[in-house]
Amino acid sequence: MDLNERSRGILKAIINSYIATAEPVGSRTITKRYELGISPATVRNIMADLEEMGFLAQPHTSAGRVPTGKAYRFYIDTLLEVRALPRQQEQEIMNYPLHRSEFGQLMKETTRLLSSLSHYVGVVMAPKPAETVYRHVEFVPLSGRRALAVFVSEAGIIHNRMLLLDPEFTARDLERANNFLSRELSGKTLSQMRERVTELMDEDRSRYTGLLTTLMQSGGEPGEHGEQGASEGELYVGSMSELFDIPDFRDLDKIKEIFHAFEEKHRLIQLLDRAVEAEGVQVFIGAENPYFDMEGVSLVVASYRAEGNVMGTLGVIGPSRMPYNTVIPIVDCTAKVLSRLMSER
Amino acid sequence: MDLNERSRGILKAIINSYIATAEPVGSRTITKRYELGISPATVRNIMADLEEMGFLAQPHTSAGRVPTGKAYRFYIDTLLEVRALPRQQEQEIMNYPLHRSEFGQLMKETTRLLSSLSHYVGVVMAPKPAETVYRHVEFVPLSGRRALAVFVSEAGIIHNRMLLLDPEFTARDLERANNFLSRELSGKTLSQMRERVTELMDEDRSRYTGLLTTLMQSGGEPGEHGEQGASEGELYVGSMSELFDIPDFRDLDKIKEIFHAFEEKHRLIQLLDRAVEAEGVQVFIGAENPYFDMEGVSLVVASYRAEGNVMGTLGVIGPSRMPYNTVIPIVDCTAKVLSRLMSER
DNA sequence: CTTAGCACTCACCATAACCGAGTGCTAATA
DNA sequence: TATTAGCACTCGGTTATGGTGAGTGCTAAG
Repeated sequence: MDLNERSRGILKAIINSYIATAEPVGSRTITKRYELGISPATVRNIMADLEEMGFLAQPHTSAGRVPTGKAYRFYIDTLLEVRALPRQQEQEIMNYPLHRSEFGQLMKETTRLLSSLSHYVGVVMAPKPAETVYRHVEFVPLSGRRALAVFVSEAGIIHNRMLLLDPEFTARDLERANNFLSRELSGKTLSQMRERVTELMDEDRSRYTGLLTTLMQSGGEPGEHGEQGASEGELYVGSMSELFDIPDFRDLDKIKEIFHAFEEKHRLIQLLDRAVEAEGVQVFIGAENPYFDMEGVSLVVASYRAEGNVMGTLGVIGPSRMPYNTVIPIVDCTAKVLSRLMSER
Repeated sequence: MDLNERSRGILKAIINSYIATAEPVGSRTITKRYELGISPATVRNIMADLEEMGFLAQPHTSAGRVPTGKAYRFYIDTLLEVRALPRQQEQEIMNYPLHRSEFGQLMKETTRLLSSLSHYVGVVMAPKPAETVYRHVEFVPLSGRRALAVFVSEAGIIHNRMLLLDPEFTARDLERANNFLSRELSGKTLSQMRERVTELMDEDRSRYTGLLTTLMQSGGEPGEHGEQGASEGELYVGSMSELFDIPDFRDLDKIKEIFHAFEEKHRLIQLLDRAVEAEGVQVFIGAENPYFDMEGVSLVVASYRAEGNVMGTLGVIGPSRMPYNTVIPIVDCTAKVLSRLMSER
């Protein structure tokens, strides 16, 4: 992007001002609030250029300018100086009571932490069942032909799967098979388990075929079987009511649009998936991505890991007009805290 | 309530009209749309009486009248004729794909069913862990001092509880204890288990004390440990975005208020609890109850059972101005379907 | 290239006028 | 005595009008 020093300074000032006030920015305001040693008229000329280049837009002819998505992108990529998280807020994150004991609960608490810090909507995507390593696999015979498969991951994620057994395969058989299968399947991800299961079936057609086919058929996969399909993780969404206090979303139709988007979780999940491998914090702005294209809505996302392996992603959703220099470190720090928590034994 | 025939007819007409149009009802409208053989002036006199008695209110002097909460209460208790559910809708409920396989999923699907039928917000309260009978209890030793308690109810509700064992109590011990404890504890509700556990501890101080105390301490209870406390069931809420299309809630502040109320789930849970033992469908209107007192918001609630035992409640939340004669049978029928599903083996 | 000056635009706000649905009251009527 | 017709009155909603001010684009001078 060929912007000279001065234009960049002005663009930066405009965005900062707009982020702070939510008001369209005029040329006078710029010269007054930011000491640039330049007259309003000059600023106007440059603003006209910036508008031509697609960085600014006018709500109407006689209003000030407003940054476009393109401007935010440029701002984040080259203009933004991310401040370190103030000591006090860092403490707040560290001391937030995140309990490991129950996994779903941990996810919920994390969304709440994100929401309360950023005042936007916190989201956390749980690890995908298909890609988490399960340390323990256990089969519990129930009454009749029913049995329960229990999967427990290193990090304490528990998944259950109800199985309907072959009539010829009794509860007693299951109990015997249990040890063997636990040994064979534990320490593997779901995909790896599938592979191993087909191997086993090839090796020994007779013994466990009955059980194993059931296991494969019934999805064989733990996790919520929602419309999103079992291969995706579950999405936890924080306090949506934060949205009501954001001036950008004062409009009922806008809020409605956002809520609808939240109810179609799979699109949001796809977007969060794209941040899964990236290092550090990523920002998605408004309409620039096909998965969650809503004018004026941005996502700040980071992945969390357990012992180096990516588990899932978390972040906040808010207006594009967002104080990125504070929100980014918040998301970053929260991801680190969650990572540490997941890595602890 | 001493209302003569004619006054009741007029009140009924007013409420019906208001439910249908969401507009304040004037005296002329009544005489035109409902053949009561009476002049507007007479209607006005009666309306004045009804207002004095607290059944009607005027938004402002020169507007028509609007029913109060008291009017809706009277309407539901004595005026309403609930129609049978039309064949077609009944089929829709019956054929809705409710899967028993995964319990949480079943709850979610049920909220969705309620929402899509009523166009209001469907809610389903899951059985309280403390009061469900668990058919199977199983302890799964994990690595280190950790172990998992798995509870499975008759209806297929699965709950997990992570335990931290006494160091002196090994995984091997647990395996041995497993059979014994499963036998002792299965077929009981949580409360009953607690009793039995204390009994066991009295009988035999040495053997399982280590495990049992951990079990009791860690809450010993399955279920989500949210702010609502473990003794309450979990609440599933359907598609909230239905709220945006309800004219009564066109106002941003009103919607905000409702969303806040939803985020404080425990109050809603307390209210739903009150309907747990009642037979049939119950209606809670606006501010008439202390747990969820929101002007203009009503709940239609019924309980669902498995083999005669109450499991939980479900219903819809919408404006007090609600076509009760269609919503009530919808809730009723859904509760019956869910009950049947839970009773099937 | 920058800047002062100036005419122009347009959302926003307040005021005023009008309309109409609806009311309460009174007096006539059955 | 209960009902009804008639009428003046109320008041929210809509539309028209004009003023205000922040902001712009353009032009010409520095």
